[in-house]
Amino acid sequence: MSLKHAILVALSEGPKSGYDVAKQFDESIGFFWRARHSQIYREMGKIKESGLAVAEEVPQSGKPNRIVFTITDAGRETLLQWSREPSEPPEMKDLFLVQFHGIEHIDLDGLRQNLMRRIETHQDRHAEYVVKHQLLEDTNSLADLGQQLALEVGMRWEYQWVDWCTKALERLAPEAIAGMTNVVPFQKEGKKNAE
Amino acid sequence: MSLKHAILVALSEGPKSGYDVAKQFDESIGFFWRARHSQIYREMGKIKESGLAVAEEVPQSGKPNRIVFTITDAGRETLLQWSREPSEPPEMKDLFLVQFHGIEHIDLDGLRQNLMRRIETHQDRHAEYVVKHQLLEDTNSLADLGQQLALEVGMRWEYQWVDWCTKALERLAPEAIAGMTNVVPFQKEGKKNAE
DNA sequence: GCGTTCATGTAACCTGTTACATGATTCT
DNA sequence: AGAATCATGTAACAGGTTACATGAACGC
Repeated sequence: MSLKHAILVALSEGPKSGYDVAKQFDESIGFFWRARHSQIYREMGKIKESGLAVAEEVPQSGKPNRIVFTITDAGRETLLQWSREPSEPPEMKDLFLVQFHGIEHIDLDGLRQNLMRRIETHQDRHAEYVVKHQLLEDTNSLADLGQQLALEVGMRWEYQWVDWCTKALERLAPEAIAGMTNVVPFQKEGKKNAE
Repeated sequence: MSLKHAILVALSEGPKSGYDVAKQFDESIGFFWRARHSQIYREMGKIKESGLAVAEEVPQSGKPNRIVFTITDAGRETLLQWSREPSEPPEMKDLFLVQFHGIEHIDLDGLRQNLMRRIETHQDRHAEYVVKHQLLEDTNSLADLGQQLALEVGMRWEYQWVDWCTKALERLAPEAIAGMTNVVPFQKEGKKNAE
């Protein structure tokens, strides 16, 4: 439903093959939307069928031919139309936070280890965003401003994670939770009547 | 692959029917993991088959019978095992940010409207988290601390969105982008050789 | 010799959504 | 009278992942 739009954004920058789009999904666009090449080829077929792009085979020697897609006016119109529609913010989906919900029934040390691992991961990702962001500094084009803004969401997100994980580790330190009432809300209530 | 774990967390608190689990997914756990009842019933069937929970039909009059699932020791073990495995942080997936990447090819006013809409949405969501968070204050159990910590991720996330949207609106104001070089990186290059 | 890059795709599978289906009770 | 709640499920579809398949060129 929406991979279509992500691909159209990629094509709006210039004609690209499925392979090119897949590569871009691994780099710039991939920060905010990802897809495997199998899905991209499948979807680009549909885009062609619905006339949002046209395909042209470019012969190559030694390698398989490239099939280059060029966005059509209908495709550009789709993109404009799409940006006028209300876009629902995605909801968080993270099983790690579900573990916190059931914190009494999981391994606390495992949780702490995962917190530490996440601090590293998010620090790394943050650094990546910072690098990309700096490359766009001191420019004066709308295109770069847009990309910068998008990267800033990523930077904020990663920074918040690092900070939260650090504080969660403190609050879940053995000393910190030593005196807590660990109410077990459900235990096998003295054997069911069966047998 | 993972809905299983979310359901097991729900069941670890006590025996529940599919209906109960679905309700909980609309409330507490639903902040971080969602699923429709159709998917939940399907998955709980599998959980039963693999012996992680046992089912017991509880007759009712006037309503369909409840089928109550109770987690087994194997189920609890699965939960513990799971929490010891490394958990990969989910990646951001938001087409709205893809629009920023292709900001030159979309409708700027549409984008601004969406920014304003998001500010409201995220403010509302933030308020929801705050309420739930306050309900857990001044308690001293590990269970409540876990839930509080999870809610804090939500609060941070929503707060950052509000802040970012506000700043993005300023930086994309008509006055702000008036003098920008809007390089169009791709235009139909003077007609292909075909006619 | 071996892995990577280039370049296309298909098939099977798993996950998740939408819609259909039933039927009594309770609230407005 | 009509909607919501309780309570179960199925079927069809859409979206996404994994694995299979091919084959030349290039760097180590």
